[in-house]
Amino acid sequence: MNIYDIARISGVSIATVSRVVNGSQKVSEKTRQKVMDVIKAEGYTPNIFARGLGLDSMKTIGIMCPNIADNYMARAISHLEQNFHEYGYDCILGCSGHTREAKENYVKLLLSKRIDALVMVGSTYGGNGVEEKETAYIKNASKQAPVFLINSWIEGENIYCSNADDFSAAYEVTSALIRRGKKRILFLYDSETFSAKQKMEGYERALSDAGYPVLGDLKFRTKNEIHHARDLMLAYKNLEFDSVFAVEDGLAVAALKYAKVKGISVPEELSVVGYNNSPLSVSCEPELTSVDSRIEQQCYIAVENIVKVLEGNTEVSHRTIVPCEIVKRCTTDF
Amino acid sequence: MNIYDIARISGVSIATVSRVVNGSQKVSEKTRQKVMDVIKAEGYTPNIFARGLGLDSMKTIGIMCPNIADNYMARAISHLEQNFHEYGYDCILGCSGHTREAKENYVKLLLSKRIDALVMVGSTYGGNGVEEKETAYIKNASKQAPVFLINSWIEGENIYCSNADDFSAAYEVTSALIRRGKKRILFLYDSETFSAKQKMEGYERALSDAGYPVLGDLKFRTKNEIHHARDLMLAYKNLEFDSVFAVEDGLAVAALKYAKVKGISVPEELSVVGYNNSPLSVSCEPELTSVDSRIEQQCYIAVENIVKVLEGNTEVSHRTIVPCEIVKRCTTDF
DNA sequence: TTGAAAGCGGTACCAG
DNA sequence: CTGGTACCGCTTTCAA
Repeated sequence: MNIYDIARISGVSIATVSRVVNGSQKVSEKTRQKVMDVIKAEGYTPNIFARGLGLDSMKTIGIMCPNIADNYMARAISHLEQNFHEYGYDCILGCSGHTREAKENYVKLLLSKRIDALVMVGSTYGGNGVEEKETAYIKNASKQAPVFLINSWIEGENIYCSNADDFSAAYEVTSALIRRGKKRILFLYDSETFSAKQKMEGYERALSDAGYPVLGDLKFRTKNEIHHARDLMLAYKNLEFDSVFAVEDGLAVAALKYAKVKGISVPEELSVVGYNNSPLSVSCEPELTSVDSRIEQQCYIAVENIVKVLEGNTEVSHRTIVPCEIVKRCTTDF
Repeated sequence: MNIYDIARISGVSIATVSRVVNGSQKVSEKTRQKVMDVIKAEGYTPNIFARGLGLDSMKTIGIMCPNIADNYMARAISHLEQNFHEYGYDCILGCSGHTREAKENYVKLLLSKRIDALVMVGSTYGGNGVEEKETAYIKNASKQAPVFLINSWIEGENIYCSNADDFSAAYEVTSALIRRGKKRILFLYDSETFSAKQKMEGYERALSDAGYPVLGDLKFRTKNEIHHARDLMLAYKNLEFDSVFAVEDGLAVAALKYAKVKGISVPEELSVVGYNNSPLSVSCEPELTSVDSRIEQQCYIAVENIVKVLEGNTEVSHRTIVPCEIVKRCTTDF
């Protein structure tokens, strides 16, 4: 059942059917009704490929993230999908992992699908301090379709970003711990992504501003896997700290598990702060104080902006910084 | 840059370019090389819409789930995407929620995108005991594209399913608790989906087989949200139980939180078993014994089977039942 | 307000 | 092995 069939049955031309389908004003009410009835009766749906061929668009957004099994990414994609759906866009998904090559291939693939725009979720896609050539493929992609980065940051004509203010959040958390008399704040991290770096800088700045030294042995890097991280911490005999600031909730929970093994009481002897306000933070015991990076709001901004750009609006801000919120629970005494 | 340009530049016909692009054997090595060079030099990519128009396929799989922010779904989608990607298929995602209307609309939408197949993840899409008319839209969809249900079950010519053996898992867990002397096993659930029903039936059967009564006041339904569930349990003054079997890890964690408030020790006074083996189960304290429904394997089966069907293979099993695994941790003494 | 016809960029059949 | 050409189904311009 195609447009020709509908035209034949309703006794009009395919041009008219096309106009009816696309809600053109230049059709008499009578004709419209007649055609509509036939369309309903026959259950006709326009062929999306043919339409795509003509319009060079299928109203589809490409979404990339390193790993959708991660709660943070999953929440982001959930919001993106929902918001785009309301604007009539569909989402095609790509989980790229963290290697440059895979990321590059995925971008190429999505682009070859003639997506209307590309959204990349996660701080693995670039930011301050990342080498130019590492992100060249993204700049390249932006020549073919607008690119929106969530929690990454690259400057470019057709590139838009929304970033959590991780620096400030880390600064605040660290300062709060200092105000509570903490002397040795362990910085737990699992990668050197843009956002991890921002957090580390906030942490360092807060220490400096308080006149504290930035100690290398207080920066602890490990995989974001609870048992693995806990065991690695336990293996380091000389690890001494009175508080923990982790760049991921999973790492913070690992610190909690570490405390449990060591018989250290939280928050009395040890304060712990996590990041992302994930379900983990209310599952653990005691429940975790965690920074919420407002992923929902970031996704909202992303969709609004992308849609504006696709509508030809040129007054879209290339970077939006969203403040974080510190959700206080039981692992801190502030 | 289209196929005509490439043909002109390489001095051949578009038919030959098409053959080269599609790896046809009937091209001389010399011609192939010549054309390939031009393609490389010009950075030509075939227009996917035009190709789709001709072949009526874009090698795209539609994936639906109620909510991708849920860890179980996210893991499923992650595996599906990865496996399909290896076969050269892309995934377009739809988060449908749980209402019939939304689910139906999403199916319609995905179908209108001419997806090659539809994969539906979750037990919300139908199974034993669900009314025919509730799943009619899925049977209908299967006329247009093969449908694969993960953890739902509907019989139909073009419908394929993989199901966790939730009944047996629930039976085993309940029996194990009984063997440990538990007399009042609380069944915590949050919905009446197919899988929840299977679990409940396994629970009931184990009780009956052990000569225990199936008590209505030992079935507790609440939203799958840790604090909400905990508070609801606390609000019921006469709730008495010595063990908990929850259909979701979140609910099991809620039970742990309940025990914490009540000062009940786990597992000494109370045994708790969750479901899905999610990150929650290792985040909580003590760590949760949980049923792993092998989502990874189910997704693997789904992809293998779908690909077979799409290749015209007709000997594909319409239903595969995957055994679960009980992952023993600290909230039980078995 | 309507229709005829020219694309859009491929695929695949049929000749040669 | 290669080229010519008829589709695929829709959008849009141009005339009427």
